[in-house]
Amino acid sequence: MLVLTGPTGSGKTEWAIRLAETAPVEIVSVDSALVYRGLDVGTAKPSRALRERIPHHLIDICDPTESYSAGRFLADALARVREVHARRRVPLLVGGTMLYLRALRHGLAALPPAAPGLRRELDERAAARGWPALHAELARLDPAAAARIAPGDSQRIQRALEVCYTTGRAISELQRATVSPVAGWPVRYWMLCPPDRAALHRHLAHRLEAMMREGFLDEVRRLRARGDLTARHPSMRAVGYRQLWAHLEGEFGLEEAGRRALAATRQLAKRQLTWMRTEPEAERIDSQAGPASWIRDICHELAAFGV
RNA sequence: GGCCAGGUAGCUCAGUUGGUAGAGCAGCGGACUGAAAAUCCGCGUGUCGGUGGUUCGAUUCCGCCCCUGGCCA
Repeated sequence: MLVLTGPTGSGKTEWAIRLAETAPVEIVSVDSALVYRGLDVGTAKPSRALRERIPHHLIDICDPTESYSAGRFLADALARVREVHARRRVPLLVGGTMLYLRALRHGLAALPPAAPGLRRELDERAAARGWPALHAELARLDPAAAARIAPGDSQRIQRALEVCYTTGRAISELQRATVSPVAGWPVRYWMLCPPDRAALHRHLAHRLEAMMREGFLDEVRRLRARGDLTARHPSMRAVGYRQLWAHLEGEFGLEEAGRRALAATRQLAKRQLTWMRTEPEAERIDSQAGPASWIRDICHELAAFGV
């Protein structure tokens, strides 16, 4: 298994395609936004034409009204990886959704999936009494989890309580039994690192401008016109979509939406970089170097992966 | 040219009855187990336009100058 990650805008897709053109690899996307059909321009999704030439897995696999998850990703990714192996090819996992990558490499605990009705109920209680009150309740049911979760961290409080209610057990206890699904596999793990934060920021600004020229706003308009999507759907909380949606709701002008979308993109890249620093075993590559020598090295080593 | 209102953090602004200043956003660092492009936690980064004066002490009061916006010419 080959893994290539990096912050948004670091060139992962381009590098992966270059490798797929010369080596018997198949690309498996590790990206929580590319899974949604109809989110194309704003996610910098590889074009349909390109994907016909070079197959990508786990792109356009769900409707934007659905709620994809780390759990679904792990199951989907492992299935795709097995299929690629069966074709005597090497899976190349490419993407920047770091939680998904961690789930794949280190596993997820056997926890129940989301319970939408229960989440709605918890949302209502939080609206009435505030998340700190629910955090206090969590402290009684699962002190270890409460100690690790901030009183304002709505999502984690909700998830921890959800697991308590549906299983009768503490999430902190269940999480201790986490095993890697790829233990013992040969894995090469690369990170594309932009050498200069300011240059990355400039690149992200240019990329957003290009997206706007390519019809990003019309794309969001179309999604909104469907009538079955709301600002609360995970797909519409993606960077850029959220800000353009709010603009279309009249919350602020287009220029302000662009500023906010760009800031959200920079913040995403920053969080990805923070996550990357916690993975010392990955091999870091200068993203400005160009993929030629990287590709040459991999081609020499593919025998180790059974090809 | 005259009058008025401003000039304080990267941006928008608050404030100091004279004791060198603080919010939001941006930025930076961190956390992260089925919403993760999500959700949170932490950090103020400053010739208070310039210059002279009054004062023990001026970002604050006074004079002059510079800049911006508005009104009048």
